[in-house]
Amino acid sequence: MPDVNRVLSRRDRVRAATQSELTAAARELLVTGGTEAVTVRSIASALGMTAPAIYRYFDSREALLDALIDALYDELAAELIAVRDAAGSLAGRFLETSRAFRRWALAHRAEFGLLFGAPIPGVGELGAAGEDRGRRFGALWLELFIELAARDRDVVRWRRPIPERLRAQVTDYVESIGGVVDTDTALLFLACWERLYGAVCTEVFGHLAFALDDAEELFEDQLLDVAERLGIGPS
Amino acid sequence: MPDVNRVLSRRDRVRAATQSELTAAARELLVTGGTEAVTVRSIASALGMTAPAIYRYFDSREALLDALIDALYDELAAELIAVRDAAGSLAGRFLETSRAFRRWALAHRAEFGLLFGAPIPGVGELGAAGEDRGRRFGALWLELFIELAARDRDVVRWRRPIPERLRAQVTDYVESIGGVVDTDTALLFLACWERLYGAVCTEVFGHLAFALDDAEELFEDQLLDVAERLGIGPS
DNA sequence: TCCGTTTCGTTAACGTTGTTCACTTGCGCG
DNA sequence: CGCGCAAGTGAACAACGTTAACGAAACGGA
Repeated sequence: MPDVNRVLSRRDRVRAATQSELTAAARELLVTGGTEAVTVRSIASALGMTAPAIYRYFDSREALLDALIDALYDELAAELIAVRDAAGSLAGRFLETSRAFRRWALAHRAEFGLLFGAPIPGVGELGAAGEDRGRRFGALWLELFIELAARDRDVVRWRRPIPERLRAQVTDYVESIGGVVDTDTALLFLACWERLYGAVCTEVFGHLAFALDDAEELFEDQLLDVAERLGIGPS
Repeated sequence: MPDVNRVLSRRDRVRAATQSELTAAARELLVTGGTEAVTVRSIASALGMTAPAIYRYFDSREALLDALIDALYDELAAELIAVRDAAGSLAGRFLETSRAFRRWALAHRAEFGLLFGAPIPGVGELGAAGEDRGRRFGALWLELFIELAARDRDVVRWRRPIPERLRAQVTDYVESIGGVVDTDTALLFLACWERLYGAVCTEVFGHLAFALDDAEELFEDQLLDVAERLGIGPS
């Protein structure tokens, strides 16, 4: 007899299934109608049930959106990891992962807004949970930088003196993730992440739309800048 | 007799005053309680009146928020222009304006989220009005780049070949603002704006919080990078 | 100065939102 | 098999944005 999932009873399994169907319905509503279209009643009726039933699965609307955020993080992370591990060279892994990040953001603007936009108070709270998400998502990139640093230590050398306070903060961060990386590499990662996320954010939120319909080439230029800084030649 | 403001009747003046009192009240609520705290009823009662009265001044809650966005843009622009024009050298004007942008964003996180965050459907609509806002705000920076380019034409030379499509888009943009600048300078402005806005966005929205409590030095590093690119030595 | 019009603000109400409560149904575990 | 608990329902509540009908005050022209 298939004794897999013994730890989860049948009830628990259908419950978990319903939960993810609910977040999926919420996502669909988010994509088609924006944030305000994702109402508890709409979500419920998408599964053919009434609003109060939702509260058997989530404590509140916010908790449901929080679960959606988690699922989206997982989806995005899985996609990036797949792209990263599919590319051949180390340079290709970095470039393709970065491009995949932008591509996902543009293909899923609404979801990106939920994950990375202005924090809605109560939802996606940038408190403990949010920081943990950031840490896990950062780890995905961090591995690339560890590889890059291992290949060429010169890459992590800073052009300018590093302010004492900045170094201290980065050291604390490194410690918080178990010291799997040295401070210099972590700093390099943070600076590059800031650039890449920033570029994607600017474009997705439409703050280049006053000038450009499609900022792909501009992103590509920024990316090549970063790559150069990382000792990666043009792919 | 003081015949100033003849074009605006007394009624029109107190009406305009009430309108800005309403947006100010909305802002106060936004700052203290987040987006969802800014309800029509709360705004009204802050001025000692009831909710429906609001509709004598704005077509909807969204229209009120839109007016608030405009006021905030004006405030931010005024502050940046003041800083820009106070600094002595051209280099100082660029650096201080950039720093002032970050400072304003951090000091007014909620407002920044409204202006530059994920576009809320219906509010701040990144349509025609949004693009116009972007254009006006961009003009503020653009003047700096015109000065920079006038001082040293080498600065606007691109390190990589500029893709045809990108050049075409930038040319269109230049045309849309009356051709007050050449394509190369506009491109340089857009790339730098993307970096600076991106860095501020990353920090304000808390997407470095998993690692850094204060990203000031990281921003400063990015800023000095950009400055170097612009032929500006360290200030 | 007085009158008609316009504006401002109110109260009442409607539909919708998130959420709670009391209740029924029926599946799944012991 | 039968009991228990989880799942789902309908009614209800407060608060939301918004509209309608109405009264009062203020303005502009004769």
